[in-house]
Amino acid sequence: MTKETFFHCLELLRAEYSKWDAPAKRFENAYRRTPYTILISTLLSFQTRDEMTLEAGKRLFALADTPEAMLRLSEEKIAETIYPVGFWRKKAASVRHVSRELLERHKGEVPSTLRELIELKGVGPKTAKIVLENAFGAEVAAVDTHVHRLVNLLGFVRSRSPEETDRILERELLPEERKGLNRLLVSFGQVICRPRHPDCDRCPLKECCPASQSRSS
DNA sequence: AAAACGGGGGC
DNA sequence: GCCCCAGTTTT
Repeated sequence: MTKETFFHCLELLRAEYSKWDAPAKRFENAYRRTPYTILISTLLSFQTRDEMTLEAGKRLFALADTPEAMLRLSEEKIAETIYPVGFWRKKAASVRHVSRELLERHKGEVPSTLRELIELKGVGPKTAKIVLENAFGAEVAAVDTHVHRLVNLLGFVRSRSPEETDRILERELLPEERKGLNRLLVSFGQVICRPRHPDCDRCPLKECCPASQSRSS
């Protein structure tokens, strides 16, 4: 698929974007939508479904929505609050550790550069990019499994891993061309073009989807 | 029973 | 780059 065709598809998606803005939904209920709550929400979200993350975040941020307040909670308290997200034990420790690092090294503020974010223990490249994208509006290619799967499905790139896709997109697309691309594709992958049961009936890409022929529902 | 979920760290 | 880690919901 050529770049032009790819962008045409993105336009089709963008036209109905407001109907499936799942990432925005993930953070809008986060008690107060701040870089800190976004960072913590993202830490909680890995290997866990959105609904669980949302509920856990709501309960946790009702108790503490700043690093100072979070450190006043014991690790056990945090753990029992965020249950039943996956890996709750590890995540509770991570939430507390990151909060302490923010206070000690960043005056309690969430840093806004990739390098500083990754230096926080428990924050890797994926989490860091998601935070940059959602908390600071950075146009980064935060390629996750959805984005990786979709650009390969459409045939825009051919790669084996999300990391490789990430590098290709950063190389092939100018920053302004990446604008909004990630949130668009993640939402699309979560709501319409799901891995297992794609909702092809509601799909705005029916016409240009290479796989539409081999699918029934 | 198996898949699915926007990983990270240590080496 | 490779391997290990760890848990819950949904199907």
